[in-house]
This record gives sequence, structure tokens and C-alpha cells, in this order.
Amino acid sequence: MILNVDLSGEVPIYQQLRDQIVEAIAEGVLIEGSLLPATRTLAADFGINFHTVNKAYDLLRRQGLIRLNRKTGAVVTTTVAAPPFPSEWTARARTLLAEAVARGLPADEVLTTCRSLLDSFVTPREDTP
Amino acid sequence: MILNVDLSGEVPIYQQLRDQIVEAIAEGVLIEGSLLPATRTLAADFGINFHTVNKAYDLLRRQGLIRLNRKTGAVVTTTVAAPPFPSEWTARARTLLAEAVARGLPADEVLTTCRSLLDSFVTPREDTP
DNA sequence: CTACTTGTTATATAAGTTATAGAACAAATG
DNA sequence: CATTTGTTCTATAACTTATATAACAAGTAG
Repeated sequence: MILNVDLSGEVPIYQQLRDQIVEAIAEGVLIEGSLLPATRTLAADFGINFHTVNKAYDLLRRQGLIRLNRKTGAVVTTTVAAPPFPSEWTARARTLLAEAVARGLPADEVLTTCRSLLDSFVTPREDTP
Repeated sequence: MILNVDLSGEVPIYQQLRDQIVEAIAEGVLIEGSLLPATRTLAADFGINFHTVNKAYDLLRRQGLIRLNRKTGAVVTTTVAAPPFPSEWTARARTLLAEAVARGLPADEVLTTCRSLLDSFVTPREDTP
């Protein structure tokens, strides 16, 4: 997995890490059982503090996307979204889609973009018999 | 237009205001030429500081969604998204959609949700002859 | 013209967030 | 037992958020 951190960007570093790991999971680059680098290792790779990586991992853990074990490190776990998540997610999607429409992007183009993005995620977890 | 502000929420107040105004524009509740309340008025309505409202309006102005005139106040302006916007938006959409997929929401359900949201926005600006 | 309403700008302050730093603890592995 | 890993604690600097007060600037209405 390739992570890219923009240290001088507007988005907090821990959020960038979280987002990219979430995307890697969606893409199938990270699957159930995949091991993430140790916090100190990842921090050293980017020249950042390991507390910052810790914060990203803690976010992912609270969202049920990884499990943290001593010595084993962070392991990706695929769980099904808990009840409050879908409606919260929809609210956020509403805001993001509204922004696109308000700024003049045609609704059908927006939907096409969403479809493309989703298609790029859908990873064949099932074997072809 | 009905605005709702959660003073003790995680999302900054100025962001909540911005988001809700963006959604109102997408919904067609606010259309080109609609006047927003004066910053001091809106601030008084919610018992917040007018600088906070100012920040929300300034964000909207920089995104080309409203124009600010002295005495006239804030006026909604429908503009077409500038070049950097679509790709930036797509990047944000990618992150949000990835989160849904990573947390186990079926891709087709996610797309359906997006379609529903977009449908709820599409407002007939053209007259029916 | 004067008064009022509006956005604009400036300064200050308190609380919270982000990132860094160093240290120490706790558990699992080899 | 030593090492590696996450966990917890304290501290600090820079930035963000929200508030407060004050003054300025430009339109509009009387």
C-alpha cells in the first residue's frame, strides 16, 4: 500500500492517513487480516510523530475498521456498519452532493462520477468457481 | 428558509451554516437573487456572534455562491464551478464513498442513496410551457 | 444632508484542536 | 529475558474556533 502525506496541506495529517487507509480498504488493496505498519514505523517513514499515526489508528479502531493488538499491531477487520452509521453517512453525503449541485455540476454527471468511483472500489471478494 | 444550528456539536458553527445554505441552494429553496439575512440578524437569531456568521458568508462568497453588498446584504448567485472544483470535489467524494464501502454498505445501495439525494435536489428551474 | 443599516476591518481573549516531544508502562513474541 | 508493539501521561507551541468590542465604509431612506 502506498500512502501519501501532505504535511503542509489543510487536511490534518491523521485525517489524511485515516482517509487513505479507508480508501485502500474500499479498493481491496487492504483486505480482512491485512497488517498495517507499526505506528512508530509509519511515523518514521513520513518523518512525523508516532502520536499522529496513533490518532489515525485510534479513529479507524473506533470505526471498527481495524483491530489493535500488542505486538501484532494493527489488523484490518471488515465489519458491517453499526446502526447510527448509515444515517450519519447519508447526512454527510447530502451535504457533499448539495455542494456539487449548488456549484452547477449537472446532477447526472455527479451521479455518473459516483458510479465510476464505486465501480473502482468494488473488489471481487468472491472466487469465480 | 429554516436553519438549524447545534451549538454543542462537533461541526463548527460557521460550517453548519455554510452547509445548510449550500443545501438550501441545491434544494431550490434559495435561488439566484434570494437574499440572506443580515449577519447581525442571523447571529441574533441563534444567539451567536456575528463574526461567526460572517465567516460562513465569507466561505460562501469565496466559493462563488453568494455576493455581498453593503446595505443590500448577501445575495445568492448561481455560478458554474471553476476548473479546480470538479476534481477537488471528486477527491472528496472518493473518500466519502470509500468510507461507506469500507464499512460494509453495499455499493448498489450507496449509489441508490446518492440518486435519491440528487433527485431531492433537482429543482425545476425551467418553466413548463 | 443626516441617520440608519449593512458589510468590512482590527484587536484581544479564551477554549479547543493539531502536532510534536519525551517518558514510562503493559503485554505478547521470539 | 529482551524486544517490539500498543497504551497512557505530561508538556508545549501553533493554529482554529468563537466571542467581544470598537471603529470604519458605503449604500439607502427619510
